[in-house]
Amino acid sequence: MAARIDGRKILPRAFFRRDSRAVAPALLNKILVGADGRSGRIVETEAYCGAIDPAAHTYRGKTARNATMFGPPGKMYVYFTYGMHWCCNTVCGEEGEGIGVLLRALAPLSGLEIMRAHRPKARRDRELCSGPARLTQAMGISGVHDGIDLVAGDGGFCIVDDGTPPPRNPVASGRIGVSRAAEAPWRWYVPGDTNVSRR
DNA sequence: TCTGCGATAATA
DNA sequence: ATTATCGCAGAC
Repeated sequence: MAARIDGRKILPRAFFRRDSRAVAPALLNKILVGADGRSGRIVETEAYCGAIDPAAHTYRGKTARNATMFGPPGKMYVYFTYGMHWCCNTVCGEEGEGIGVLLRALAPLSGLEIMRAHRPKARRDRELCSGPARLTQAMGISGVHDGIDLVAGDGGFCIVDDGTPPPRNPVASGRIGVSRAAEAPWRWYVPGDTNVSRR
């Protein structure tokens, strides 16, 4: 029996144990849930594909920074970038593959007041979680969360399915902010959603 | 609303 | 030197 919270099913490890290019579109419309009531629907994702992907952190093999990506699927890989931002991924595939999905945008669902307290710069609700570093700020994710288990949910975060299917017509496009393999259409988003980071 | 650019530091 | 970004300033 799958674990549930509030009648919503926590995504099982098998959901993540496959190619990141399959997981990324499947994560659209799932819900990232935090421990303190904050939650948001995932509306934009990007797949990173390890040894075959020059844009992936894991392209050149295991290091201290990317070690979590080489661990079991269903864990959260959190990294620091541009000298000031945190971004979070779900680890995918088999242990040792080094593949995962970057969470790029959420549609805020609950705990908006707490999100606002963490993102005073946001003037509108759609500026709360519309970007990979914005959503970590709003949800309270940082380096201390690197390696937590999203399936066990014991690290304060999990991803649940409330029955909303992924969009029938997800948009695939090139990934944002990458210089190598920029043409690979491994970014997916929910068409028309105002929380997507770029139009 | 759109575009260009500076901040800021770990990684390789 | 580069980077899986954000937010400000200035133009329109």
